[in-house]
Amino acid sequence: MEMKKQDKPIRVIIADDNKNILESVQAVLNDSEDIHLVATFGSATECVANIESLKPDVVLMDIDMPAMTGIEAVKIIRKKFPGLPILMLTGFEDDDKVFNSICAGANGYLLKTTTLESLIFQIKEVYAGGAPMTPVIARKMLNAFAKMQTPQNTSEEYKLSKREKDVLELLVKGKSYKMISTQLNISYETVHSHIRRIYQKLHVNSVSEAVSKTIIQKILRH
Amino acid sequence: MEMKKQDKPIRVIIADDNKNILESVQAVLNDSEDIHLVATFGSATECVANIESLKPDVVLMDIDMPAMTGIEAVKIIRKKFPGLPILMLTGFEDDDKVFNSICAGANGYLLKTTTLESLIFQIKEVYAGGAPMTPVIARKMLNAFAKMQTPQNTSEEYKLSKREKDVLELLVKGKSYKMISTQLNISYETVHSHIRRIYQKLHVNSVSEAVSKTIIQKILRH
DNA sequence: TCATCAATCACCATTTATGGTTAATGTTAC
DNA sequence: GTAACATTAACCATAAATGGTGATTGATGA
Repeated sequence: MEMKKQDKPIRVIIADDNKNILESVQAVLNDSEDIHLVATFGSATECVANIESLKPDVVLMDIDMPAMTGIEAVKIIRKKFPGLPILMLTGFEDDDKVFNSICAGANGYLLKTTTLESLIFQIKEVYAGGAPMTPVIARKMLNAFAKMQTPQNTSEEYKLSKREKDVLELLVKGKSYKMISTQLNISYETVHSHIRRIYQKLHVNSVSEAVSKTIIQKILRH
Repeated sequence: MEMKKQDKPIRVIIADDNKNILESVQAVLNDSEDIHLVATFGSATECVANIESLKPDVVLMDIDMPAMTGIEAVKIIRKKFPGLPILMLTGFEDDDKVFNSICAGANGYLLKTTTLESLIFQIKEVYAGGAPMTPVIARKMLNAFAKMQTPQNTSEEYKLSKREKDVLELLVKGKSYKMISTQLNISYETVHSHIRRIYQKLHVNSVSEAVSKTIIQKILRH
């Protein structure tokens, strides 16, 4: 792929609580003609506070920071500047944080183990409207994406019996074993048995898992 | 990134109704030591019919083919071989087809304008568990993903503290007290304390009630 | 008719959750 | 600087849930 030279350097800011990271990034970006590191911040709070006056073209944001996390910062920035590209940085691949970042409005996701040379490339990529991410993270996203798009596993698909559906419905309403047994006029142990089988069929092992799985399925089915 | 040499060549098959594509890919892959092009097919039907006996490591699948489309083929292959990496190929970036491929279970998505040299790299990437895709396609996925998920913001009206929201979020995911304490790096008793206050604020007295109340709220305000 | 499954119930041991109380620390707001 | 609150943590007792095993009854279907 060819990368055309920038007319004006891309204005970049970075927030990271690790001083070493800030320094290395600074060193690398200073060598680049196309990219200008406008400012570095040791916290998300400072970064958010100064972003308006700095008017950067791209934001690099560490995902894990004390006080305000990078994810919260992204939410705030995204609200004020809907089009501003934000690249998340992290030291490891945490599924939840990746997804939360994405949902907060991040535009790309890089591991800190990424070579600093390729960082320049990635910044240009996200500035040009792309979404750079490591293939491993991309794969995780694909899986999650495919899972949520295909509402294959509704409570119908789990082949719960009628009685099991009755019990599950009451569980979702927050009832306890005892309340369910009273309401359905069966013994506590029968409720226990039903729930055991429900757990097997849903591949869960607690009420809360069963409840959230069930409700989420209903939502996804629309 | 370093790419270690394969012990045995990666067995690849390709389905594309364009003879020129087949020939160019064949030419390129024949030069590679690490990759062995086991077979080429002019239609998805043929490909699907022969996949079982060929036992490929990676499948390259054109997205647009007469009779059976690549997307349908992916669905069939994915059902039989859940772990088999499939790379989609197309001449243009069609949003719908990208998403449909992903939902069908494709593991990556490449434009045919991609240089043939990088194709080798991408095949190795998808074989290694990655999900190669162009940044532009990745961005489209991110946007769609963010739009449909949008978690968080569950409990504004109940005025939960930040930490309480953290705990509640994990409860909703079906985590136990113990798992939450591990994940948040706080003691079991602290989790206990947080949950006590959450219950007070939500006017509930069990995980399942809290979970369903939380999820229902999320649905209603959106 | 035999096998399968839904629905019912029971006993056991162990883990987990709930509710009450107390308290130290640190931050924020007035 | 004091009041209010967030966050952390502990102790205790009880209630509830979980997992394993086993068993009876009735319906359904190959």
